[in-house]
Amino acid sequence: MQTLRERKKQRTRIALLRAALGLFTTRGYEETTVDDIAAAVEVSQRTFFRYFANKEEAAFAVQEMVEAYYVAAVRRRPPEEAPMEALRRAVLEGWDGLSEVVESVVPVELHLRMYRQVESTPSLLAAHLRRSAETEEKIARVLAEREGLDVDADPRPRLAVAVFGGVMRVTERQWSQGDDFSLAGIRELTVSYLEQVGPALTESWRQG
Amino acid sequence: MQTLRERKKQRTRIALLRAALGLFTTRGYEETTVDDIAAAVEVSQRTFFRYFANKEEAAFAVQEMVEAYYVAAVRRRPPEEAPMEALRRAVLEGWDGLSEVVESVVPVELHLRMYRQVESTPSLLAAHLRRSAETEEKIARVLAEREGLDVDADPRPRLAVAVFGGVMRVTERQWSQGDDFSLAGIRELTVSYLEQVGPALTESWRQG
DNA sequence: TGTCAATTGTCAGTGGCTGTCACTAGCCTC
DNA sequence: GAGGCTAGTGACAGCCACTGACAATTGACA
Repeated sequence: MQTLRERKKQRTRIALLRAALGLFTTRGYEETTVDDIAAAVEVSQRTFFRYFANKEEAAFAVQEMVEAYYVAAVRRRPPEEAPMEALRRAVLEGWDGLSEVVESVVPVELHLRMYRQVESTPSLLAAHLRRSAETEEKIARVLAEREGLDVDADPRPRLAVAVFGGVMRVTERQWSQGDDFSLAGIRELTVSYLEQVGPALTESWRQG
Repeated sequence: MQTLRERKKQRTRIALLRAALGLFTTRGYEETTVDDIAAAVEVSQRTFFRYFANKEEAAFAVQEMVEAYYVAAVRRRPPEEAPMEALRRAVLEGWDGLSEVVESVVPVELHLRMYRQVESTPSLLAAHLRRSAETEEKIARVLAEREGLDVDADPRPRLAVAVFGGVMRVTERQWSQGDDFSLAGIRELTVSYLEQVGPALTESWRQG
């Protein structure tokens, strides 16, 4: 980030991002046109599309950073940890480091509000799920490497990641529909649900 | 299906569906315009949108039937079966009854080809994942009812379904990327992966 | 300071999708 | 079986996401 040009670009990008997330979370995603976002930052619509391939990409730019952080966290986990435990700890690291990662671009609170917007907007939810699937693929590869396996020959890394991802999805969804919108709230829910998966799969649900 | 009007409508709908799936699987989803589909059936574009809310809906109309069949199969499972076992058997019933369900509208082979098209088309994959999430919600409610639980108070039904769904997604994906495109192929893969989840989560992956 | 390259704006066009309105063809009643 | 009713359709206009092309501008750097 040296030259004036580069600084200017960075500023435009962040301004577009902030304007986009701000409008998405207040007015709604579908109700916000790309023209609205561009106008808010006083650039042309064409310029918006030079920074983001599409409207959706702007919505997930921050999430992108968070996911990269999470994948890196998995990669950093000590190799003696069992796969599921590594995923568990990495996710918690993710929640703990979220503020730091996000705050450099937008206020955490805005990002958390965006999270809920995603859950309540069908097209965004669809995009989110596809992106999650991509992230899961990356993580499966990391796990496979840790364990010295070939992802394409052994289904276990992908299976484990998919199962874990399923739990995370339920967590996100329940959090976004509850009334505790804090970072601590979703962290707690993560811990709680991960504890309950095992029993939920093996033990009877009746007469607790 | 009595009056001439109704029969005509049904025929138009199926013609649109067949034309759509045909074009999607040969030319590709993004490469097929709604105008193309309408032209193939010799109706106006506006008419297409009177039968399907959007292009995506045409792509998933058959899948919709299959999923409804699957949900019904879960509902039919005897209540003494453990939740995961009920899901397992219902899915297998689903594969077994697929031909019958699908063939009334389009050839099974076309539907299976569409399945693969979905996996390789980002926008379709996203839509598919969101639709799967909706189906999982329905199934979680069925399971909860079976077990006499409140879905919103007890996370276990949703967790179990999400875990199971995760495995199914890996199955679909691997099947669509392999070279056995038969119905038997995906059925076998389903059985195989479901057998491997348990061990994958609990046992060590190292030194066989 | 002048040249070059990166960045941006403008314009025109495509495709998905919607509202409106007029028209036609099947349906139903008398 | 003639005529009115209405579902289904086509034609048209318009919005929005997105793209390609080209011209104008502005920072970089000799």
